[in-house]
Amino acid sequence: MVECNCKKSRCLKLYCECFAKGLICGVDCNCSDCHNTDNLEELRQLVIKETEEKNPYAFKSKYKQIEKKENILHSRGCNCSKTGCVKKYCECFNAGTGCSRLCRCVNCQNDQIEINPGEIKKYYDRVLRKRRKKSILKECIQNKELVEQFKKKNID
DNA sequence: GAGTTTGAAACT
DNA sequence: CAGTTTCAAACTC
Repeated sequence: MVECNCKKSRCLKLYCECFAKGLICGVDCNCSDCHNTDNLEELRQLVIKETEEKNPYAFKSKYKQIEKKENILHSRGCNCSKTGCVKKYCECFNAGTGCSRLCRCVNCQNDQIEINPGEIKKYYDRVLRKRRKKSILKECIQNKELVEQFKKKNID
C-alpha cells in the first residue's frame, strides 16, 4: 500500500510516492493540501504530462530485470555519498538490489551487480531534465482560482 | 513523537 | 551543465 505524508508538494511532484507511482492519494495518506485527487483529475493529467515532458522516464519503473539474471537493476543508478548504500536512503538498497556501474555512489558497501561494459547503455535510463518556462502546478500555487476551476469541471 | 540526516527531485 | 535548494522519507534519540 502506497501512502504519503507530503506537506508542501501538493502531491503533484515526484517527491510524492503516490504521484511517482502514478497513483491517486488514498485514505491512508496523511498529506496536506493534496491535489493528487480524483476531483482534480484534469489538473493531475496536465501535471503528469508536464512531468513526462521534462523526464520521459518519470513514471517508468527505475528497476529493470537483467537478462538471464535474477537481479534487478536500478536503471538510473544512485548517487549516495554518505551512507555506503547500506541504508534505505539508497534506492538500490531500498529495492533490495545491488549497485552497479550505473551508480555514482561513494564508498559503496552494497552488493555489486555486474554488467558488461557493452550493456551499460542498454540498461541506463538517461534522465534529461528539460526546464520549463511555466508549469501548471506553479500557476495553481500562485492562483488558487485555477484550482477551483479544475474542481468545478469535475462536478458536472 | 520531535528533530536530524539523507539523496532524489527540482530549481537556478 | 554544475551547484544549490526543496522535499519527504529514513533514521536517530
